[in-house]
Amino acid sequence: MKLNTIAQRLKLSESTVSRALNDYQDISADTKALVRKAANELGYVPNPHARRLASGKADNIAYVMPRSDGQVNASFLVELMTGMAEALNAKGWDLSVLVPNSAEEEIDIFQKISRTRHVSGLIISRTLTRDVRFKILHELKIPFVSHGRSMDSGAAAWIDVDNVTAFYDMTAHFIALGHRRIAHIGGEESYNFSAQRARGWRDALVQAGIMVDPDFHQKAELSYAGGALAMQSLLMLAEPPTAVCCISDHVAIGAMRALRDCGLVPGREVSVIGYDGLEIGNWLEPPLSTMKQPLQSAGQQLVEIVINMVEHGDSPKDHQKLYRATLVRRGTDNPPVPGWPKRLSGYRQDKNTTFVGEEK
Amino acid sequence: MKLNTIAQRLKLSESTVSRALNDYQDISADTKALVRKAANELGYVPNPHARRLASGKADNIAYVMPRSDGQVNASFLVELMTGMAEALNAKGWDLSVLVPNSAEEEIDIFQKISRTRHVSGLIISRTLTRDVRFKILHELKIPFVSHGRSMDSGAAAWIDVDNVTAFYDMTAHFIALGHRRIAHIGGEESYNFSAQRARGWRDALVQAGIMVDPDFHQKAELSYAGGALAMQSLLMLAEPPTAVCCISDHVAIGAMRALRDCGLVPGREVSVIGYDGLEIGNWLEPPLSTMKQPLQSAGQQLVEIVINMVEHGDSPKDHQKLYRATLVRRGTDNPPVPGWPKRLSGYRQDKNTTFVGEEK
DNA sequence: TTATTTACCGAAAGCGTTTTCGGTTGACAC
DNA sequence: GTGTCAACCGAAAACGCTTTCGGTAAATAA
Repeated sequence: MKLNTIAQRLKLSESTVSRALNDYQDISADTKALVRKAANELGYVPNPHARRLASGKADNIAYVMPRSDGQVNASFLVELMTGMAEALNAKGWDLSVLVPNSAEEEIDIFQKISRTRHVSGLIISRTLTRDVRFKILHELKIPFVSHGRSMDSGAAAWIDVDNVTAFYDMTAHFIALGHRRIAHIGGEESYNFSAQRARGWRDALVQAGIMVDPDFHQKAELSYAGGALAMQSLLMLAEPPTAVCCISDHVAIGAMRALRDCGLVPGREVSVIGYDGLEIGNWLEPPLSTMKQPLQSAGQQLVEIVINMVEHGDSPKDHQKLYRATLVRRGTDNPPVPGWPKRLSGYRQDKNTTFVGEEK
Repeated sequence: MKLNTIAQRLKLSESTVSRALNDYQDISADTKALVRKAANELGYVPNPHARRLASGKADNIAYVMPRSDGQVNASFLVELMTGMAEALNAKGWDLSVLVPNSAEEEIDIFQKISRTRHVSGLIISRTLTRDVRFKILHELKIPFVSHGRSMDSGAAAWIDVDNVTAFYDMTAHFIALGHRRIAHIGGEESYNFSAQRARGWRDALVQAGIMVDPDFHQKAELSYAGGALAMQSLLMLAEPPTAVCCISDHVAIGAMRALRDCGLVPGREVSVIGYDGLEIGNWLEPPLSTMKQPLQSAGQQLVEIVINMVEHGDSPKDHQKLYRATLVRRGTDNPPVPGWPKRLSGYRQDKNTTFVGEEK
């Protein structure tokens, strides 16, 4: 059970046993085999705390999980964490999750980590456009990788999706279909991905010589309700858009509902494209077109990057990877139809729906 | 930085400082105040590994996360984990997540834990109807709580929802609405919740003196596609049902799609109720009726239970809590309509949909 | 005064590993 | 015979904390 037991049984010293198990060079092959066999038979498992205390290595990484405020894409999160846990497991490392209550608490946690080094590496996500965490983690010399860039990510390690290009492509696709009145339902631009997606949309319009109507840039909460509200606003305009680029599938689904409540059909009078490639989109009526990210194993990649930095001292800036999202046409992206936009006769609220905080 | 530093600075011994920080009774209030002040100023944080090694306590709990095989309700999982992390954080404990690749590997992990005790407590979920984990964890004397019961849960600690009653109520509701031909789309009954939900449905029918048609009991994969396939089968029957109790909202959403593809309207010819209370149900056309669990903070509760068992040696069987799900009527549960069931003119596949593995 | 308690603190022995530093052996060359 | 060099292994010192066991000094009791 302890290293001791196995040493006595074999009439070897603890240090020899330890080095045999850790595959040191100065232990003969015979001895190693002997020790390993005994260890297996006795079902020996080293005590992680003792090991970590002695070696100074923590052999675990922590993931700073974004608060579940409804703004997150839960299924993606779960897949991400599964990937991380698996990849770590293969190395015998642990995954622990942190859910800070505030930005300050998050910094506190970082400082604790830098003091005690009880965490070898960190994975952060939900990056802000300006994000002090990059500077702080760099100063504290904590190896970390970010899921998502920032204006401050500099030479840090990250993987990300090219949000600008994704929304540029999405918007260009609408333009190619013949649309000219193309709106964007975005989010809080302190989040970097929000800002980038808005930029992609804007760039594509400018590139095509289309005026960017400020009313066409809605900012919404990243939820069903947020999307619905934003779409309502768009429909109240004197000249509503014929196509809408939504920052997420959730928002797009809310937008679809708002369209239906006005007696319109998503993908007919108003085309809609979402982002995330959620499976649920396939099961809507009509199925929601979307942009899909190719990150089939982001979690695994993140883990591998941070492990490499911890173990081999890899330079963070050698681990920056940008992926491209691709359009998945399902049913809500079509050419504009004649006779629209026409002035709506006011907002028709079919089933006196309440959009916010239902059943909370 | 180390306990040493602080001791020297105050001209105290390490042991005094340690006991002062841990609020021992044999340290004067003055000394405690002094030590705490110094610790704060120096930004002292004890090294968790050393502490754990010395005290023999791990001060962390592990959550055995179900594999993300699409069968899980991701948003619920995320909420659960957030709750756990928060509650643990308040106690200064860590949360680590395990994602075993197989049942065997899971047992292996348990045995490792029981050897090294590097985890103080465990939270398991996804319980099977017959689940050896209860026996094993009991034998290994690892404190644990289960999210969900089992036939083997015996005197273990658990919190769960009364699945039988939930589906009894759901079915009784359909009966009260006037339905007589009530089907059930369930899942793999090796999972306890599957078996229980099927039982609730069956019990209600028997209670009402309604024959249980074996064809009305469909077993499906717990996914959109699974629900769609099962509903197709039901619609092919000589006399299709007028109401369907679905084991989950995902399955119900797939079922709704299958109805639409046959030119039927969910909640008109065939009523549908799901289970989980997913937010997305509100945004469907028509909004999906469902059963909602009141577990607003299951994660927190699970953590508190296991902490109590670890710290105060609480008896597991004093921590068994059953919750009741409530019906949320939205739009898909209505009285049966006349003229249905009629024999369908064959399955009409409107948009040559492929249900399985789309875009995989 | 002496004995007995009480309040407070220090010394030191762990906790179970890792890792450095030497030391012993045997082989081989000279 | 002496010296050199590998190849192996053991002794012992960390790692940073907790906790037991006494021990001192002051306070109380007799």
